[in-house]
Amino acid sequence: MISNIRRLPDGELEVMQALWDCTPPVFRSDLEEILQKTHPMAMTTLLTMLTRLGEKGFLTIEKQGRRSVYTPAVSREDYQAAQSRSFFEKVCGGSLPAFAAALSGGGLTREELRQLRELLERDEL
Amino acid sequence: MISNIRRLPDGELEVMQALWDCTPPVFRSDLEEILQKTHPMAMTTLLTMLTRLGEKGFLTIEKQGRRSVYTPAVSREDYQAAQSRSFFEKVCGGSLPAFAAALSGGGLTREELRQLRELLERDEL
DNA sequence: ATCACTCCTCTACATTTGTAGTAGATCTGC
DNA sequence: GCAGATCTACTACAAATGTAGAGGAGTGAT
Repeated sequence: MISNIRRLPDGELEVMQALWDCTPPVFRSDLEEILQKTHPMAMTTLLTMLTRLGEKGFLTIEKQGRRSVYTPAVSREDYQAAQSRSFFEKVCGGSLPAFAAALSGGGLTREELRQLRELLERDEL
Repeated sequence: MISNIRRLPDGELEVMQALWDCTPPVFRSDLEEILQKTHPMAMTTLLTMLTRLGEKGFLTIEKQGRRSVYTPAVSREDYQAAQSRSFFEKVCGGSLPAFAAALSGGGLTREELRQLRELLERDEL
């Protein structure tokens, strides 16, 4: 059930994004490299976040020798779907007109809107 | 600039939603009544949130006699637009295909998707 | 065996958030 | 003008979050 996926705080989400971007098996160093560009942090900070993500069930941690291998336990697609639902409900109050207005009224550019419409047509046919 | 609007924690957002739902002038009792249904909390909890929202610039507090009048300083529309942008960027990594997939892949129901497409067509013509 | 290096676990601490009690100020009915 | 009701400001505290240091344990070179 995607509805059971809780919202991650910003920092942890960035770590998950990095994890989702990697090809398994993923080691700490892989994540560190990706995060260097988007959100630099001390190595121990990264490790703290990984531990917390493990406790929350977003990833699994397995030892391979002295190193740990981090594997997503929630897919990026499921997370995005769950969070878009929750955004729709909590921020837009479950109102589609409000959601549409948020997107066309500043959330997306004119060009992005055009592309979104196109993508939605395609997906839904 | 809608881009400068920071994300509110869930509790404070619920209070703002109640505030946006009211017709001015809005007193604490008006908010209390609305929140009773969605998110009951002690009166002092509500006051704490209102104070914090004031500090964050989301509303203004004026004394009218011994009572306070609360007025939104950020419109619901601006907040929704800003947060939808930020959702698009932080959760979907700025990828429209990802965003569209999140919506069609579980974020919205089939029927909601149909309506959203319709609304977007209309808005954008 | 030992030194240097690497990797992770534990601990720590400030800030933010959710929640609410206490107390002081102000009406209001009598 | 006093008692009770009402309203807000101040204070408090636990949990979550962002950030990172200290230290122990494994590994490789000498």
